[in-house]
Amino acid sequence: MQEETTTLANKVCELILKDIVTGAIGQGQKLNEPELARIHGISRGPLREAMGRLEAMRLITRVPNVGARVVQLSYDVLLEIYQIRESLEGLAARLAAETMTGEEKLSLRALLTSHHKHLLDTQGQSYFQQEGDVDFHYRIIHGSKNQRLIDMLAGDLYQLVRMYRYQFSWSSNRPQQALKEHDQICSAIEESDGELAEWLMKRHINNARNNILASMNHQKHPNLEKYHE
Amino acid sequence: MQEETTTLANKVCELILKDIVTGAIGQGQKLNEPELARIHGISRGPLREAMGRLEAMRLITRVPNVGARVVQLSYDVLLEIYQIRESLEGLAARLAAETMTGEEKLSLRALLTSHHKHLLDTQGQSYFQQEGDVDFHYRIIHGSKNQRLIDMLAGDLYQLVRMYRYQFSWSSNRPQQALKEHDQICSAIEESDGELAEWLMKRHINNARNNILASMNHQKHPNLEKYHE
DNA sequence: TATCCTAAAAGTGTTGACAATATGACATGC
DNA sequence: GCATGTCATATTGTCAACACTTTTAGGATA
Repeated sequence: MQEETTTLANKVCELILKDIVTGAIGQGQKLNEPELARIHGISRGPLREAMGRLEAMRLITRVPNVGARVVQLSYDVLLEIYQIRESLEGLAARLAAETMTGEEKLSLRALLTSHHKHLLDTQGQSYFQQEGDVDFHYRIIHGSKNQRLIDMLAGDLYQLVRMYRYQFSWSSNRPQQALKEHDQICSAIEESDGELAEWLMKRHINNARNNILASMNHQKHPNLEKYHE
Repeated sequence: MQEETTTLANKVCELILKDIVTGAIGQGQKLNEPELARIHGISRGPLREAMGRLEAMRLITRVPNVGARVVQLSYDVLLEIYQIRESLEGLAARLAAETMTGEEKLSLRALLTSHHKHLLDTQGQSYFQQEGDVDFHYRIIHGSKNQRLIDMLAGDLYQLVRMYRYQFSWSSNRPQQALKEHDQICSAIEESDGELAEWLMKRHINNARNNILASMNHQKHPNLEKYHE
């Protein structure tokens, strides 16, 4: 059994990451180094390293000699991210269709089946659906076998996507439609039809993007009250 | 005049970045913290921050309690990167065609004109051509106005691309063809034809990728002698 | 000679203190 | 009243020393 050798900076980074994603540390909030260090019971050295990684993920922004703040979420940035997701996950879907093993494909199908069951049970609901969606996309991303692509999507970009999910609390208001689209993508992958998988994935994400655009007009700036601490 | 307020970690990060990209610090080489700190006349604190950023760019890899090494370049990873570039720069070209200002378009055309002149003067040569190519793609990337996309491409991915250019010392052996493709892309952008610009850019990068594939068969593992220090 | 063990050396992770910079309150002049 | 300058405070940037882990070198044993 390989005991995960890790470092203080690593552990604290994950803790703060979770707090930022879930909103325990709100958007735009200042990160005070001595305070954060005291809270987590470490010194400022490792804490600053952790903050460096959060900055690299673009969850916080730092200004020299001034300090770090959690990013401000906005519809504009969210749309930017979905443009990128459309391109990159389209690519991932194509590669996945071309390189996924039979075992991986079976596992992906099993995941969809369980989603389908849960959707029937719960009348299409929220938290599971959200994380389930993340799971599905994760599988395909990793199925691409392109390590750089995996790092970009699953490592960095998805933390932001999850942050939006939590804090804009938009539960894909079309779960059955999304599941159907997942099903189509899965089928294309099963048939090793890379071109189709890519096209379906891009349309799937573009649909989600249009969904965001539509909700922008109804409900402007959902979390505006959380501007500053 | 705005004096750029910066930090030691920033400056040293750029210095080491240059050394890694150009090969002054070779592939796979170990980065010794006390030694590097002494060389740059700083303490290990800021140095470790700088190394954290290089790790985020994936120019070095770190193992807890063991240390950091410069990444090993390989054709496989290079091909992975070109797959990603094809997707993302295709997107960038489309967005650039849709959003670039008239001024930006004129400037882009001027850049190409100067490239054309230099190509005639020098019979299609190397260093300028390489950095010129980088310039052209930079312009389009920034023209996309998608900040996240800009950061991903220009901030991180291109450092690796430059590193490969230096160390595999492959000077696009088809400069006139590349320039022609640049010209086509530029025209599409000038006409605000996003769809065409995207398609041309993807084909352009795919051509470069095929070029790499071809040279793989002739010249295997160009810098293999630089394995370890 | 090869293998294992042990101890010294080197290197990384972490800490607390110091230096440099920014923030905010207050006073002063217009 | 408003802008500007000054000072105290808080916060960030940097450093040097300490603690722990890994690596290396040497010798003992088979």
